[in-house]
Amino acid sequence: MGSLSFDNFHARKRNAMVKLVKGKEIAVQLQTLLREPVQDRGPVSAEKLAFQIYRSFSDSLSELSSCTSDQIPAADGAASYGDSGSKKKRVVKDRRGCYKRRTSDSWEKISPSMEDNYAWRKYGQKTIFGADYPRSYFRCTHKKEGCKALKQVQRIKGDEVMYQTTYLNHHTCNETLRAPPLVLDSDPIDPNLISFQTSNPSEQDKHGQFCINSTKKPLVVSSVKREECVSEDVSNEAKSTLEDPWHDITGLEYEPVWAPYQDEVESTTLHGLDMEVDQLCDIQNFKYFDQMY
DNA sequence: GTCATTTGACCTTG
DNA sequence: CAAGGTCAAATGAC
Repeated sequence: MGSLSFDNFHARKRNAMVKLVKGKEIAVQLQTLLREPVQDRGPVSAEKLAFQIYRSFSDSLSELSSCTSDQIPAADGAASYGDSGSKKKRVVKDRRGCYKRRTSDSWEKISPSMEDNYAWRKYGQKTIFGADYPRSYFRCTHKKEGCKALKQVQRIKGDEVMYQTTYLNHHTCNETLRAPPLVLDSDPIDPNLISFQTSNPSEQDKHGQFCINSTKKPLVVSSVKREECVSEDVSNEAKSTLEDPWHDITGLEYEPVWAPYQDEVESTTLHGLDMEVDQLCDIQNFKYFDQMY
């Protein structure tokens, strides 16, 4: 099994930090841009800057993700199987029990429902040490077609029924829309919003959030009031899908129109982002696993 | 008969 | 060796 060298790890960490700092600088540009009147924006668009921020974060996250993925055994597993001669005789073809721990291509969500509009087949359940409830293991129903998507669902201890779902691998089947490619510490109420948290939770509800339009464009940036994410001609049915946190990133037909509220951009908006980037510099606490597109 | 779920064994990782 | 991820036979539902 390959392990990451100390130097290599720190090189990647340094690269990630450089990219995060770059993203921070672009965010400042975006902040400046959004403060200017619309007609004075010049050749640089807010969307372009937002996309650069997105790319910067994406690249840095990839760097960090690769720090752990190097420790993952090769997909064919042949090498790791053949090395331990002291154990029982094994047939390389037999992959029973072979597993990968959390890969670079995984992400989590917490929601009151296990449903996510994909067809899953349960293949195991396990009692987890220290947990009140067993963990269930699911794979995509279309595994035969080569879809490698997996998920683990565990009920969280507490008064309310909440489930922590860990997804591994993206769907390659055509079952429905793809699972969300990007989930930072997402808003459990509306995961389309990536919160660059402000210190004021109530403020966070209204400002300083990136809106991911998952259906077509990868990213639309604006300061958005949540309630304004619904355009006027949206049906009640479509509105109800927005109220379901995961519906529109997993199987939504309706494509929401995100209404920008430039006038509402305040210093807290990107100040919150500043804080988050600073926090990200503490990579040890960086809770993120997904390999983004 | 087909497909999904359950469950204990098997296996890897740390 | 403990914990956790996966497999596959047994079982159930339709």
